[in-house]
Amino acid sequence: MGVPGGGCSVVWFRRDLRVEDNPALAAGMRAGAVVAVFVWAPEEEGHYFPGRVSRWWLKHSLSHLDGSLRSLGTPLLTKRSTDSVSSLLEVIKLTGAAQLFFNHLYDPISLVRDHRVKEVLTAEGVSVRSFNADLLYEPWEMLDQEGQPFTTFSGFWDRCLSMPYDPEAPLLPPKRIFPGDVSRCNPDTLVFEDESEKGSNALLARAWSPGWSNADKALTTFLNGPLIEYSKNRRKADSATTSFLSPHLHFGEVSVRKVFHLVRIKQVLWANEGNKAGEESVNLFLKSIGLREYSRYISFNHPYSHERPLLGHLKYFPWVVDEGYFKAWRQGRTGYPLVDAGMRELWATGWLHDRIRVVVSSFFVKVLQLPWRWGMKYFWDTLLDADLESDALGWQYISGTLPDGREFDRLDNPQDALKEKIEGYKFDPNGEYVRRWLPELARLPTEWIHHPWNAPESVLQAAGIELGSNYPLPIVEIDSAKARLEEALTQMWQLEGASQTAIENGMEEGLGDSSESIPIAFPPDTNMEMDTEPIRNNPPHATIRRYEDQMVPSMTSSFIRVEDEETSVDLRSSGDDNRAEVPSNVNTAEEPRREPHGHTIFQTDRTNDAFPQFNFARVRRNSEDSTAESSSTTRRERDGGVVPVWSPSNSTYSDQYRGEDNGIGTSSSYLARRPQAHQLFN
DNA sequence: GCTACATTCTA
DNA sequence: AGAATGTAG
Repeated sequence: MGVPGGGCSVVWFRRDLRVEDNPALAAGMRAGAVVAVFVWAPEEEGHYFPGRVSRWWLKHSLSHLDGSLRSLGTPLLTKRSTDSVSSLLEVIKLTGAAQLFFNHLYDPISLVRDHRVKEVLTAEGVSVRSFNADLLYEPWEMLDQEGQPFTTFSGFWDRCLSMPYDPEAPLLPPKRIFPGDVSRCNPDTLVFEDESEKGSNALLARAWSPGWSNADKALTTFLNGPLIEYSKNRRKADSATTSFLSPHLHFGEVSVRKVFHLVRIKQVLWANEGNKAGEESVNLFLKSIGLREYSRYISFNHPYSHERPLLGHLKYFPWVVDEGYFKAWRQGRTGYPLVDAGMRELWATGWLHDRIRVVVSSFFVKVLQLPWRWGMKYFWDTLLDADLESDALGWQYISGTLPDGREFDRLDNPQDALKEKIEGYKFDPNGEYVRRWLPELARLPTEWIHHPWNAPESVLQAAGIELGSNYPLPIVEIDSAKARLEEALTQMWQLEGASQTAIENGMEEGLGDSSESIPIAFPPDTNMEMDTEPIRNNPPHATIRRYEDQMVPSMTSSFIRVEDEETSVDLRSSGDDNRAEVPSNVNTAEEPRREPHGHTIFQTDRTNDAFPQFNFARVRRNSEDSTAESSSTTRRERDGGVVPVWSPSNSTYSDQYRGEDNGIGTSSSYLARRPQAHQLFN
């Protein structure tokens, strides 16, 4: 029902690269002619410039979208920019548009940027409206009985599933779009990969097909196939039984509401058939969708959750700042087969099964005790479905820095693999996964495949393995990791207590936000250097620790900064910036397997410092400040354009950091056991 | 049917 | 670690 000649509006595409169930696009069409725009301004992301594979995906997704839009009547106008706001303004001026529509994003940078978009454009007389296209429910709709945000996933998710109103039903794709006049706009050609990356990226197309209609196909395939056995198969590290939707979801190629809706239909169907396993599968799958929702929720309520633990005491954990460990982990040379296989797969394919993500990340945090943000950043750089909010949630969960995450002092990883029943044998009982990604261990019998260090010399010899040269000995022994972890925890509590005391004694700023502790730098460049010398076992050097508070760059309210303000540990081995070579010693040739993907927990994020403070109380509905149609809104005002209000004056990053650490209150038994450790903030 | 022990899962 | 669920006897 678009009216040519009516107003022209700009629809700003971001991570909502689809034409179906796209509220901003639908609103633009309702308003008349549409100018569809995508602005590529990666500098605004600061540290989180998208990684190679992620950019590869984006490139294809955009061209797919452009094709769809063209066939509907209008092209996708692309702009290269370092400042989204001014680019939008320019497009609006050149097209004579009177309105701007876009869909919400919830990462910290977008929250600030989008708020500014509204401010600036509204001041210019442009009517701006934004919509929910990414979530079942907006974060500000989800509050507990007391009207407070939830602090645990289960509380949150239970509520999502029992809301008095359903998530909006998906919108149908448009039949035709009336094009706005873009003749005065100069589209920019966007460059997403450099020459050196093309080769590595070529492999990706074999396994993945970006683009909204492909996302839709993936969804259908999953619904009609693997979903029903999702529960049963979820442990298998190697099988293609996940939905493979995560990258599609990250870029908004498919609407979660549609996913939710269709999955529920299946659920009802199976419930009627009494298919218990099917129902269970649906619940599990939905839960993973819920985690994604929750990651946005957390990000919205705690915009610094990608860089600071939600549980404040972790600030005092003495992380091991060891480049050697970090590198060994990246290269898949830790000496723990399952971990190494995972890291090789990640590098080679940009994807990992969720279970393996858990294995490699908890190894990273608990055994290596490296700062979790480093791991998160590496995931950001290498994962096809890298997603700031999800990855932050995943790493915080693993790190034990969430009220309902795994407890920090629990070390439950590969070692147990030793005692059978361990991760290794649990996720990869026959060692197939390890053999695929660690060809050097391929000939080792299953009995030893997950713990070659225990294998008799004769067996190793027969398998052609020489530990320490062929394949590394464990970089850290589990036992020493355990001891080290305990020591570190003791230290952490001591420091915590000391700072607590300092505060009580009036030394307000007793804690060392930036004072006494040296912030841990952002991870050094994380390039794969497969050809370097074999990792030595048990590095001789003493362990260096730094107290957390991995401060990262800051984003001023005005925007993105790009410089680092963290003291860099400076260990770079910069010259070798060979981002992505697929490790040559990996069995990539294998069967044309599909790389999986799943919903995962993980993803990454960025940093900032002057942190925006979102004030729930101030949230208001857009209907008040913008266009018509507010009145026509139905009950939940679907597109209601509710927008978070950011009030810079409210508080600054450091204020809140000091004051209350922002985190989520502590409530876990973990903390209960350490009474001296804080009480909730709030 | 019930207790005692074992296994599984936890966002 | 602790809850929950499952199994053997």
